[in-house]
Amino acid sequence: MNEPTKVDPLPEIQPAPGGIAARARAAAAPPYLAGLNAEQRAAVETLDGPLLVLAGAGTGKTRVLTTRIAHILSLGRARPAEILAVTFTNKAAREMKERIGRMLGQTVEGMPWLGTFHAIGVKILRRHAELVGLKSDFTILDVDDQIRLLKQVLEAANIDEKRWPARLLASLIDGWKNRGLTPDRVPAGEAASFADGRGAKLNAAYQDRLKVLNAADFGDLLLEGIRLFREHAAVLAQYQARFKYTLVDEYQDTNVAQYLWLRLLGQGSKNICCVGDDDQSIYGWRGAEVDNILRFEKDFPGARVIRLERNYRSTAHILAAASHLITHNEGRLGKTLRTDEDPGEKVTVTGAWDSEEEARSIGEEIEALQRDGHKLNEIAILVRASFQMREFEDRFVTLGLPYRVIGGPRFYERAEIRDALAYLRCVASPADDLAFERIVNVPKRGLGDATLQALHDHARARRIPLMEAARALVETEELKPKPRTALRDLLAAFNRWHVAREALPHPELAEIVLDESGYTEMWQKNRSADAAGRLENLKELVRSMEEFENLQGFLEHVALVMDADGGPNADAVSIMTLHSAKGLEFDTVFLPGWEEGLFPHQRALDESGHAGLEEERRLAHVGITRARRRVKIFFASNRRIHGMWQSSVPSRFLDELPEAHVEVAESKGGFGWGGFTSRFDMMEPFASDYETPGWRRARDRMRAEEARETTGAGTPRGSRRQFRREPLTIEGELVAKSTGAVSAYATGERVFHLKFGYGDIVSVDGNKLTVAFDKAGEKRVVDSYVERS
DNA sequence: TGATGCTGCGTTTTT
DNA sequence: CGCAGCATCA
Repeated sequence: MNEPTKVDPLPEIQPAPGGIAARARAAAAPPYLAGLNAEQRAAVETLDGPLLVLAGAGTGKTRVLTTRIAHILSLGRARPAEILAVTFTNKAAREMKERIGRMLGQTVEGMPWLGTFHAIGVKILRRHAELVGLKSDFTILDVDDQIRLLKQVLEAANIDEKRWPARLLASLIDGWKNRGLTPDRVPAGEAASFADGRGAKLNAAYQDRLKVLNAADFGDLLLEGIRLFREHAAVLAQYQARFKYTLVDEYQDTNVAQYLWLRLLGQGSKNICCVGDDDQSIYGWRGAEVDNILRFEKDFPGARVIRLERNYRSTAHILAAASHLITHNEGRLGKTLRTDEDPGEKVTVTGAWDSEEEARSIGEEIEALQRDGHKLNEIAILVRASFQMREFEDRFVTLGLPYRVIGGPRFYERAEIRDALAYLRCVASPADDLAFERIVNVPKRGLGDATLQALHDHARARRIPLMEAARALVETEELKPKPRTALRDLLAAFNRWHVAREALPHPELAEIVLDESGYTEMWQKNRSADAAGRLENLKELVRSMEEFENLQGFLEHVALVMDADGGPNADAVSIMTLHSAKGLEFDTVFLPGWEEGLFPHQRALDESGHAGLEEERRLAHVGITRARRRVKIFFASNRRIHGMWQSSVPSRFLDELPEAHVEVAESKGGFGWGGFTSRFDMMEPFASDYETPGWRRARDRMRAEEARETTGAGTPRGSRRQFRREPLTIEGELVAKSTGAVSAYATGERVFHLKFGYGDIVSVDGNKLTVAFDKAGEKRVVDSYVERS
């Protein structure tokens, strides 16, 4: 450890006579314990020592967490400010606050340490910023800023940004930070992989730049905290003494940095309670370590493990399907979900000819549900990849079926919001170079590259912020008259706003800044379709500022939260990815796209092998367990990927469902199973042990058709084997990339295609054919999908 | 500075 | 195919 650091004491905890602690203690027989089952109750009441709560889907995880906090408070074991409770998302933190408040009959203002890892990380870091080379008002960079900064670093190092993109470096650095690695600890080999061995230097340079800018990226909020604790024992001791209890939500999603951070803090009281579900770990690709949860008992000696397996959400059939599927995973702690619910409806599996029919089919089922009085709000379509959403949107628009897409481009990611925030950041802290750079020429003021370059040179030479450099520069002859005037005007404006900050309420200030800067006008003049929406967003932003005490508080919130407020409450079907569905529940859940290559996703398999497959399977498990009453799985035999039709094989996950709880349904959308007829053999590698009556019927029918067909047209044997051996998505990709490959087909030839029927080849481009089909019109297809007729 | 065309890429997302 | 990001030209 370093020399002892003088540490300011943490703020005294004010005794609050009417506060929640006192109030909670006053309640004699804790009503909150009533209604918990035995395991839940044990999880709430086991207060001393490390505890891992393995909470399966729908087993009351959040309830346990909040009740536990209420319990600690009501027993007087700790005061609100002595409990550290961390979540991943702001939404989860908000919900927890609300629930505790409801439980104890008041809002929980007294829980300053309930928040996301990052929010709590910033809070700690700001108090001790100078110990890690920052000032307490450091800015938090978003991904955009980070990339821009890295571009500058790359440029300064004379590295060709096309060969070594800033994005790639950013993801490497993020990865290192996720693993708790400060630049000096990054394995040399890994760092060397970037830009011919210069990765480590660039990482260090980036870190230096951050310090000069008085800024921290998201990773730093934790990593610098870890460094702080490691290098300043007194600071760490202070927090260890403060936190009597630590609670962690979604522990399966923690990365190494978060784990280290937690371990440092939790070592004080040892009363650390982590709640999670290894079967719902779906964020491995962004650094989450399932290992953290699998290793818990080793890492925290004397730990107790409590399993919550009693599910209060889904019917027995749904639970059985999900449970059986997940047993195919090897690396798991093992839980068995059970319920007293009715068996309910079986999980259905429906095959569709193509993705259009899949959408049509689902649309019809939804309309049928609607006619039976089901709320659209209780229906969700969960897809693996967002491109799948479009098909549903198109279909629902034609049907006039209300829907909402969850998790589209986020409010804060929109350009106009980022621009507006950049203006406000400049007003609040004139030294925020990245913000200044973003808006210096937005709207256009004639301040182009040349001006910016001059500013940069001046700033770097003198080690001063850009805005200050600008002030100096407008007094010289260095700039051309036009940019000089423009820049002077802008600086004068910032001066005005900076002064006005003292006098005006901050939402009003924001309005003035946006108007006077010409930013609002820029969008008013813009006649593109989305300009109106953008102006609306800006208004929304200003409105949302009212909730905060001052500009500083607002910007702080925004840097961390950047949450759009909930949309309208209209009755609508929800369409979202499986990832964003985690934590939600619906009566009816549609799961389309269960095809090899899409789900499990080819890329997950290619890049992460067996671990990737298991994560995909957990994703399937998450999808099924979102449903209370109905799960409807679909797959399509043909799907358009990158503009070309590819045929596909049903997902192996279908074979991993327990047949007793699954029913194979007929597609209601039109052709139904017809699509499989001529290529049913593609399914064999996966269909071997899938035997339900409906399935068997369908397969027999296909076999019959198959036999009929092969005797007739005589499919070339070789191409058939190809189909079977190589998943077509892969083949499609390979084929698409092999530029030299010349097709065996020629213009004018007559061919047969599974989806489109007969047609004449119009043109040949490598192995891509343009075919004029008799019925379907002109389409582009890969040659391996047609045969000569 | 702004418009236009070309190239490359195409899973999941929070803070 | 459709989009985003970049490069080039007017």
